[in-house]
Amino acid sequence: MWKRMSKISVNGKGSSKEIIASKAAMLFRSRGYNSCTMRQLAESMDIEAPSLYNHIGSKAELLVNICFSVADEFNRHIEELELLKLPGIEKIENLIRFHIRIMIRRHNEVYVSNHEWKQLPDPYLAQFLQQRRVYENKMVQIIRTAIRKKEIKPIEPYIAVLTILSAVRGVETWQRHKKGITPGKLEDDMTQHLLNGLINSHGH
Amino acid sequence: MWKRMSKISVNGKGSSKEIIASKAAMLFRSRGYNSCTMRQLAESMDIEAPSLYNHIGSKAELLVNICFSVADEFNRHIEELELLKLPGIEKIENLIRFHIRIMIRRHNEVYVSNHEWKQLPDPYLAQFLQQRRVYENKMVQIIRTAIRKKEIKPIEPYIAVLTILSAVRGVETWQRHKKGITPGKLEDDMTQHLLNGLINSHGH
DNA sequence: GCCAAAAACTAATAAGCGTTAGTTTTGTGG
DNA sequence: CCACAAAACTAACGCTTATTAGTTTTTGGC
Repeated sequence: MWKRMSKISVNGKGSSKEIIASKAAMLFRSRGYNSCTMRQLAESMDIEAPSLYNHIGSKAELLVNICFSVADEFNRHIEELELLKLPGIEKIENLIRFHIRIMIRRHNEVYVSNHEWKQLPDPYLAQFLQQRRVYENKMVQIIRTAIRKKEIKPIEPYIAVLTILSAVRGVETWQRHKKGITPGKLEDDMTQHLLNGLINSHGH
Repeated sequence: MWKRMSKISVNGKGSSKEIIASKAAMLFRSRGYNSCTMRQLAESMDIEAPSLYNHIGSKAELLVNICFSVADEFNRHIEELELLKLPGIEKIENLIRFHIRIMIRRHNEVYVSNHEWKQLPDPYLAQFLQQRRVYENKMVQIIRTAIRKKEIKPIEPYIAVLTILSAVRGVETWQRHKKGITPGKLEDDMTQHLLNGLINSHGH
């Protein structure tokens, strides 16, 4: 009969802070940020709630870290992509596949970032929305250029961006049901669907 | 200086219950179900929180009504559509346009239904998910039939359904930004994007 | 094996939540 | 104009929440 728990960092891999962040992402995703309590989070790693505060500053800080960690990876990727000399269509395909892959690779964090950003505390919410707007504008520019070069059909670029960014969130639903569909098949079919909808099949 | 508020139903249109339901949908959408308190909901119609309980049973009941009201309209529509003798492509286009239109017409309720269904109380959550599964299966059947008749490209039908159902939720973002894009333009461009991605352009 | 530091614990607090009880005011039909 | 139902009010309850304070245990380097 133990009366006291041993340190959490010796169990799993990574620092205590990383373990807590990872568990938090999982719980925030499955129950929602507001419905998940610090007691539940603590229980998931077999400690008491106040012990969490030896490692983290607050519950809100966990959400901030998740949202901006995801946003940073998105920004880093599109900034690298902008520098490449690639046909517009390939840039768009690259973006679609990147979004699908990151939704699989960082399932919990991307889900939380997509669903719980409204709960970000005060200065962070505005900053998050600002970053989002910048990202969308970069995508709009890529689409606009591809239209000018007649690589894809004329379409309102912002609508194409909305459609793509929303569509890839279908991966969230796939994560829960799968139905025998592999990640590769999902990525290929969804990419084809979204890309073919843009391509100018009548030639130049 | 008034000490007592007059009845709410004499101000706006509709019964008190309808006014509360409408305000609740708006608040649940903009702040999230859990972050919106009964005191805020009451304040939005200039009464005190306990007065709400003369008209409604509970906060959860408001959410249940919103979610199932939306789900019912979806089910009614697809059941009518199934009875029609139409080419598969036209059924799919009908579905896409219906989804976009209802997201505009019943903005708050559809948003809440999409984002807050996890907060449904116990027997309703399972029922909601069950209805969702049935609806998705009906869409899968429509896509599958269209593939068999070579109206659209061979694609994993479930992935096409995921892509479409997620993509139309981009309308949520459009609601917040618009950027000078009319509802009609939004509907047409998004529908074309999603439909062209499926169409078998090489003929039968 | 000791000793600081890290990290667990227990106890408690203040705030906020949905909701109930009991009372008073308001509005309406006879 | 009065009585009765509808609907507002005030007060409060019981519960949960994130977080703090203070204490004890564990751990790792010497």
